Amino acid sequence: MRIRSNPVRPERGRLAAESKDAIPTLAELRAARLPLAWFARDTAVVARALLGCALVHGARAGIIVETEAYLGPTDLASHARFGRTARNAVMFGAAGVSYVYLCYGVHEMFNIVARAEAEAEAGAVLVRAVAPLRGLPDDAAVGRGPGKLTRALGLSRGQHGRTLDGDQLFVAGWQSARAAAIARGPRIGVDYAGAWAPRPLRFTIAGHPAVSGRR
DNA sequence: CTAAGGATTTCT
DNA sequence: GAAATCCTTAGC
Repeated sequence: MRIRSNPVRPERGRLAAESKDAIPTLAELRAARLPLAWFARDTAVVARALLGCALVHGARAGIIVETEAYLGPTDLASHARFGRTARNAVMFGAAGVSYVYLCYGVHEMFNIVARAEAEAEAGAVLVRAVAPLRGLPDDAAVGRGPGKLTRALGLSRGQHGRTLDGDQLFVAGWQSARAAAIARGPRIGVDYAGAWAPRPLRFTIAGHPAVSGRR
């Protein structure tokens, strides 16, 4: 299997391997692991800050290039819009916990609970696309879209409700995306959400080949 | 363009 | 219970 090199230009290097455009080792990724407190901020801020970070599961990893913020009960596009239920309960809990659910009976969707304590009742960030970084085929298409990225990284509801501070499942602050490279716009697939549909809560690394839909 | 697919939520 | 709905994807 061929592995692609890191396709995202860093704003500032954090790892020695980065300057050589090399594939990071698992030890390097673990050393850059984000603490749970990192996710305890405004949900949209976290969604934006996740761009350029690495989502790591086992020996596989991808660079996050597309995210969406879903807020609390007032957000008519959010699963939290019906209040706390069995499925969305983790959205109302501690930040830095995974929220995984099945969509359209087919696709596993991977979210990370992220919310400032003072902000709102609930919140989570949907990871919608990753670029291959480690242990994945050298093909942007494998991580393009929320259902495809979970399949590529081996994520499913079996990983629901986990704190992202373990050795197997975590986010590495591998690098941050250049501010100028970040685009934002309306979230995908939420046309039913009335006034909340056009809110610019989707964040992408502009033009990146792994971004789904319009880049 | 549409069908698949299964869980979730709301409705009768 | 029944029915509609859904943060999508692959395949005509």
